[in-house]
Amino acid sequence: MSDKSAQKKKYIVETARKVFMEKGYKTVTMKDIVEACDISRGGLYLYFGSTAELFEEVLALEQEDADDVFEGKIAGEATPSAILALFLKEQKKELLNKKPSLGKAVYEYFFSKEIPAKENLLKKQFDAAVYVIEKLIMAGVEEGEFYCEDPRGAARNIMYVLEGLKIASHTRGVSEAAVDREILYVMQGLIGEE
Amino acid sequence: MSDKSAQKKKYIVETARKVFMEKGYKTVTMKDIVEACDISRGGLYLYFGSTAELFEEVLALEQEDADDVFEGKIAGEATPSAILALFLKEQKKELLNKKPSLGKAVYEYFFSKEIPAKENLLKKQFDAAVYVIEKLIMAGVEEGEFYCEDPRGAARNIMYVLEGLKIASHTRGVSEAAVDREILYVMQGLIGEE
Amino acid sequence: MSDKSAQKKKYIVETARKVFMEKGYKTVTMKDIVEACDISRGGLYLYFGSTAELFEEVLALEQEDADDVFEGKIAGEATPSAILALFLKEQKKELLNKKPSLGKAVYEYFFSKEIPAKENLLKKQFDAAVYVIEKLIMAGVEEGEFYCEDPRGAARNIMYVLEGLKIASHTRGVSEAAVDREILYVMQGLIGEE
Amino acid sequence: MSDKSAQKKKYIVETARKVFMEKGYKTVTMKDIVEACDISRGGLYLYFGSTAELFEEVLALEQEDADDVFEGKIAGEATPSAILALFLKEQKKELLNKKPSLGKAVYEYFFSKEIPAKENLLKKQFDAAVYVIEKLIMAGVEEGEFYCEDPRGAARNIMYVLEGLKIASHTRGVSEAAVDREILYVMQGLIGEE
DNA sequence: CATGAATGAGAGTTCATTCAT
DNA sequence: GATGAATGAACTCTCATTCAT
Repeated sequence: MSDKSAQKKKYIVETARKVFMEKGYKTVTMKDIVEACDISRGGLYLYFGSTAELFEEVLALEQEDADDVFEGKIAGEATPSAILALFLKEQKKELLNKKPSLGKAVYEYFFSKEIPAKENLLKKQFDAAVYVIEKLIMAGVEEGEFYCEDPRGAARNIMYVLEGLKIASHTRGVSEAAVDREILYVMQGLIGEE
Repeated sequence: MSDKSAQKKKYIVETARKVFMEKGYKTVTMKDIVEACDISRGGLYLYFGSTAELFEEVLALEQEDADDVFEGKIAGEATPSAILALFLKEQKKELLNKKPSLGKAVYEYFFSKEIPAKENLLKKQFDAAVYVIEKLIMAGVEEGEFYCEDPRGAARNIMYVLEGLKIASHTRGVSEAAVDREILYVMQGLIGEE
Repeated sequence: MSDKSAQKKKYIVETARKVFMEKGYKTVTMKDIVEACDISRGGLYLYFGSTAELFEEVLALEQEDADDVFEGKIAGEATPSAILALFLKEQKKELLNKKPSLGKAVYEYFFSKEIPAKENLLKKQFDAAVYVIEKLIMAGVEEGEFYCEDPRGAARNIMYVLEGLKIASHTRGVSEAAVDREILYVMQGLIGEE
Repeated sequence: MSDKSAQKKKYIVETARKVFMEKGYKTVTMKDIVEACDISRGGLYLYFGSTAELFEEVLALEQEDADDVFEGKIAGEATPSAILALFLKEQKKELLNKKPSLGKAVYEYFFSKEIPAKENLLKKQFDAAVYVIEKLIMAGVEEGEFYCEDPRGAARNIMYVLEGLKIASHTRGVSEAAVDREILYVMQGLIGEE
């Protein structure tokens, strides 16, 4: 019944995901997971040997879901600037914790790791996003929406600012106005230089 | 003996600071502090009730020292662009872990706190830096070194990028080239738009 | 299917035997057996309720095999002293762990048992060996190879020395020279008193 | 108060000693010790990190006590044969479990160790006893009590027989008669060959 | 008969925190 | 004030054993 087994594993990962979203990474214990899943201690260890292992699985699942997020947007026939604006709006939502997210847990996890795995999810996601944004900007330039001499640099700048905002939101809180202000500044850099 | 007491307290905070720089925040135990300070368990509790309390004191001490860092630079007769470049160079050093810093511990601390203190050090430092950079940019514009329509926006952009880079460095590592690239991009935004 | 059942039981016992030879008795878990046999947990419990039960079966199998070992030697036409020497040589081999054996596991098992079974394998084997050696010595005396006034006492002495050596080998290690020395001493007691 | 500390440590070792005498080595848990000593879990770990560590301390204490056992006998003006007889009588007492002993635990401990420490207590004690017995035999020969061409060999033979008997007693039980028989055999070897 | 997921008791270990001296 | 031994709660992890399929 490898099927049932896989199902249970998935159930644990999904339940754990919620726990991580609530409590972050560091403070979560195997007991927390066990209780959330309503299974036995030993039962959990059957599938995962530690919270780290479990969290990595949560992360992997996250990545799968994340991959097609962008696709959906690009698929439509919206203009590059509209797509970028949409992307930024969504980032804003997460930033302001309007939708629960693993954000905090992810940072805690990568902070706790002495040797970050080579194939670092955070890096991958960052680079992927930079790539997409760069393409978006280039497309925007072509269509006359944007003006930009260094699309890659601009894309990176956007992503670093977003990362900074994310951290700010987790460590001190940011107002919606503050986020808007940064997004606006960044967008003006692309549009406004006539 | 409030005097002796204060001295001991200071000694503990300074020793703890080193421990936090080495080990971060989360993994540091009271035992670690006790051993590093070579005092008794009970003795430590006389002054600090938890690592959190202790870390907050470390932070407070940090803040005092930090306040005058900028002053020194501004005092000189260097041009605004030179001062800014200097500031960025120093940030770069810390980013690349060329000098030991509390950076990681600070983030860990603010991540672990459920309710970040209102009077948040991180925010204060950030805002202070933004303010100084803004002034610097304005001075630079006046002197014709910079071109910038929104000095505050630019200052904030710089700081968010730096924060993003800092996080990147702690969670996945950043190359010197990557840091240089971002700094260059940011500086070009101020200089290059002829 | 009592036949198939018996076959499987035998398979388990034989596989377990190897495990016990490798790991001793105390540290072997049901999981170890299950994995070595590549059967299911429940499957194992169908046949054996514990490692103790299983080990007892291994021991029983051992005994069957052991019984005819001596026979083979006696059957030949070698002189008593040659047979005895051969026996001692083989014991030496086992002592020095030149051939894998259950030795350690057997001791561990009998140490762990609160109430050693009355029909104790160790005792049986010991007594049987004493008996054969006694006969050997008597035959040797008759043929003028040995001189011995108390063949049974000598036989027992030999066996206790061997047991002592075995223990020494498991608990602290013995050199080949040390074993040779003891064997020589014992043989000289039989031969050398001119 | 390193004094009080040392006292408590001694108390724990002595209490643990009793536990080991009762239960052997392998089955003893830290909890057993904690309960026997009526101290807290953490309190025990303050002194010993594992049952192994604790047992080693018990062993060390044992050794100290053991060292002077022989001295007492030798000091008197008894004849060598009388001293040897006394020694054997005491061994017999322990063998027959007439006095509680660590014997079983010691064997279990050395069986459980993968790599017996170089400075092996068992070996030391064995060698020390061999040495004393050898001297005893030599003295006996000089005084005309014993006849022996290889005192060291004889001493070793005696010790291996004793070890064999000890094991027999722990793994299958030995009768008093059986022990007497072996002792007699060994003594006759020293006396009877005229 | 056979499977293997699930259970839960229990061993080991660490740490913040207290308190008699 | 200062000490450091002592406490006990909390966590991790492993295993023998059971039971629905």
